[in-house]
Amino acid sequence: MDAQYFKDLLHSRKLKATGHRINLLVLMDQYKSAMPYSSIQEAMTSMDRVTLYRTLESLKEKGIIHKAFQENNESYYAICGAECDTHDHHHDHIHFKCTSCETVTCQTTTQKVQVTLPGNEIHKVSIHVEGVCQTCVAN
Amino acid sequence: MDAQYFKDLLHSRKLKATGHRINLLVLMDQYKSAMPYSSIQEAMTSMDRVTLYRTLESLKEKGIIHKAFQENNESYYAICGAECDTHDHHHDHIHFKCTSCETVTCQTTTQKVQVTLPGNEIHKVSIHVEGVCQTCVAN
DNA sequence: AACTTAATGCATCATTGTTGCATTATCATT
DNA sequence: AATGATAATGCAACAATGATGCATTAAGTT
Ligand SMILES: [Mn+2]
Ligand SMILES: [Mn+2]
Ligand SMILES: [Zn+2]
Ligand SMILES: [Zn+2]
Repeated sequence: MDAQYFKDLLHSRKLKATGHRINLLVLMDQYKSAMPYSSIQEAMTSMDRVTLYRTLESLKEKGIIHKAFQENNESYYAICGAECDTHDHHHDHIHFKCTSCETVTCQTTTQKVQVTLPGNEIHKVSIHVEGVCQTCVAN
Repeated sequence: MDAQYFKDLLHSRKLKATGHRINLLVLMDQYKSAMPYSSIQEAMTSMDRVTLYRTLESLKEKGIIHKAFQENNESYYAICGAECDTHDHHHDHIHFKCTSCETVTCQTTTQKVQVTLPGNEIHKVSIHVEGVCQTCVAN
């Protein structure tokens, strides 16, 4: 996924393909795991803090990125999969945080987690898992 | 659960039973559902903001209350069940947020939600559900 | 009643979220 | 390629919450 890919993606979502947006998306893509807000900010010092805020908002709005909330209220951002678009975010995946390396990853599971709460209408289920990741377990 | 109950509870956890702490716990107890931080602050204007912050921290530390994080980074606080103590928080319950009345409730489910992530060590699973609560569905 | 120590209040700073407004850059149209 | 419409940006400004240091006060013990 290079700059041109994101440029086209932005256009397809009716967003202008500005340098900032492309830089941000390339950065997030290279980061591999979900990127903590603080790291994004450190890496994007060229753009104003408010612009970064609004950029993240609009990319989220258009289904290009999504936010993974963590305990202690830290926000992580990750690029959405192909199933997300302007109208719908589809995130039935799990967010896993390694307490050793602090990495947050999006985990697509084969098994479907079933939650029922009798009497209540369920619209959205988000699952946060904490533990030690494969890499850290090995060390 | 009256003031005396909380006074004893605080003592049993090696915390001084101050007026602020007892007031806070009685308040949270009467609130029934998990209480949003903003509401707690509004109700506890008699105590300094920093003291409230430190009070919530120490009550959490000692297993008397717990924090329910929500998307958009709002924090809700609820009194722990009998299973929590100074050394362990046991929260394998679900936090359900009604998008209609904004209420967050702790839901103890009979069914055990099973999550497996091959290769990773799982220490903690927290499940956040959004939807419409029983009361709001009826209206 | 006196003492010890935790708890509190106040000052202060940091981070993140959020809005308004003037300026600039992107993109479509000529 | 120049022009114009409009989205995107930068800057100022304010709010909410988290967090620490230090002097004062209150709780619990003797
Ligand atoms: Mn994700
Ligand atoms: Mn709970
Ligand atoms: Zn790890
Ligand atoms: Zn409701």
